[in-house]
Parts: sequence; C-alpha cells; structure tokens
Amino acid sequence: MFSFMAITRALSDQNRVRTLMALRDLELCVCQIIELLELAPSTVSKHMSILANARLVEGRQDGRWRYYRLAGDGAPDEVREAIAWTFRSLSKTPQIRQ
Amino acid sequence: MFSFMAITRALSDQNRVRTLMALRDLELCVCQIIELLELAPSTVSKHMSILANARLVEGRQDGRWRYYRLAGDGAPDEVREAIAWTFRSLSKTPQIRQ
DNA sequence: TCTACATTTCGATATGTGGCGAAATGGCGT
DNA sequence: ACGCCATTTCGCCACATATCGAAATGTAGA
Repeated sequence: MFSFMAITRALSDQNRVRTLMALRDLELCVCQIIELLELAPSTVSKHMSILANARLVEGRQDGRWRYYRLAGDGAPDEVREAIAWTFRSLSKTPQIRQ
Repeated sequence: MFSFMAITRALSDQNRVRTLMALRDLELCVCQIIELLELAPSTVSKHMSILANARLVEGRQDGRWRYYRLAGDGAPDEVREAIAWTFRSLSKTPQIRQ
C-alpha cells in the first residue's frame, strides 16, 4: 500500500508525468529535464527524487551528470503496470515532446 | 491529459483508494462509507465528488440515500484500466475491508 | 406543512506540496 | 589544490488540499 501510494502521488503532478513521457524511449540527464520543464534545477531535482523514490525511474551517475531512465524489468509489477497504463492513457492525447 | 491527471489526483489519497477497494464488488451509500473511513460526512462527500469527477465511480440516488459503485463498462478505457491496475496492485497487500 | 434524516455546501484551519534562490556537495580537469 | 560545473539540500513562500463543524439542501413520511 505504501508503495502504491508513492506511485499515485508521484503520478499526481503534471511535470512528473511529462518527464516520464519524455523518458519513454531515451535516457535524459537532469540538465536536459531542466530545459524540458523550464523549471529551476532544485525543483527538478526534487521531482526526480520523488519519481525515483516511487521506483518509476532509475538514476545512473556518469561523471558529473546524473542520467535517469524508466524503471526496467527489475522493477516491481505494480511499477511496470503503472508505467504501461500511463503510456496507454496518454498515447492518444497531444504529447508535448522535446 | 486533463482526465488522466484527474484520475491520478483522485488516486493519490489513501482514503479514496480505500473507498475504491471497498466498492470492489458491492455498492455502498455515503453513510456506509462514512462509517468505513471514520470521517465527517462533509469530508466523505467531498472525497466521493472527487472520485466521481474522475469518473472512477458512478453515483445513484435512491430515496434520500446516494449509492456509489465502481465505474462500469460505459467508462473510458483509461478509467477502467486505472481501476484494474489499482486492484491488481493492492490485491496482495493487507486489505482493510469493512 | 412539518419533521427527521442523508447529503452537500460553505467557511475556517492545519498541513502538505510545488516552486524558487542560496548555499552545500560532488566530480572532473587543470 | 583550485576552480568549474551539475546536482542536491535547505529555508522560505504561495498555494492546494484534507479535515471539521455549521448551515443549507433535498427527500420521504406523518
């Protein structure tokens, strides 16, 4: 239940959902997400930690950059199903991609 | 996107999710949900309007009672899939049923 | 119409959350 | 060691939201 609520809370913000959509098929570093969302670095950092905490994304450190990608096969079922549901629900609506 | 966010926002509250679980296979009137959640009537009324607004539940008036049930086949795909995902995710966790 | 009861609306309050800027942290190159 | 740059942490503020009680609304029966 805790993890389920973490997921729904993470998905309840538009900027976080937009970020998930942007990560659909590529990895992005924090600085790219900052440009995408047009938000302050500290704000984006917080958003990403919420997404990572819900296990919807995974972070990877490369030099001084931190890259995020969608949760993969190692993620719990509820997480992967949440991502699948999100993409299915939003695939028909106008997607503001980068 | 609007409707998707309405769904995720509706699912981001624990009491609303509990209510959805309670409606899994039966209809409940507001007064029963009040007892289930142990919240003030006005609070429950607001929760139900949020769930109904997201189309996750449907209301029915019977006399002076208002009954709510899960969204049925008439509901949009994203709604039915959200409900299915919710039940699948929570079916393994301890469910506090009435 | 009057009463009783279920529900909703309204107003107030406390807590939560998204946003920023400034400062701290961490990694890389010189 | 130093500086630079990406990111995070920390206060802070504005706004959203969960909650309540009181009042309003609605419905059924006497």
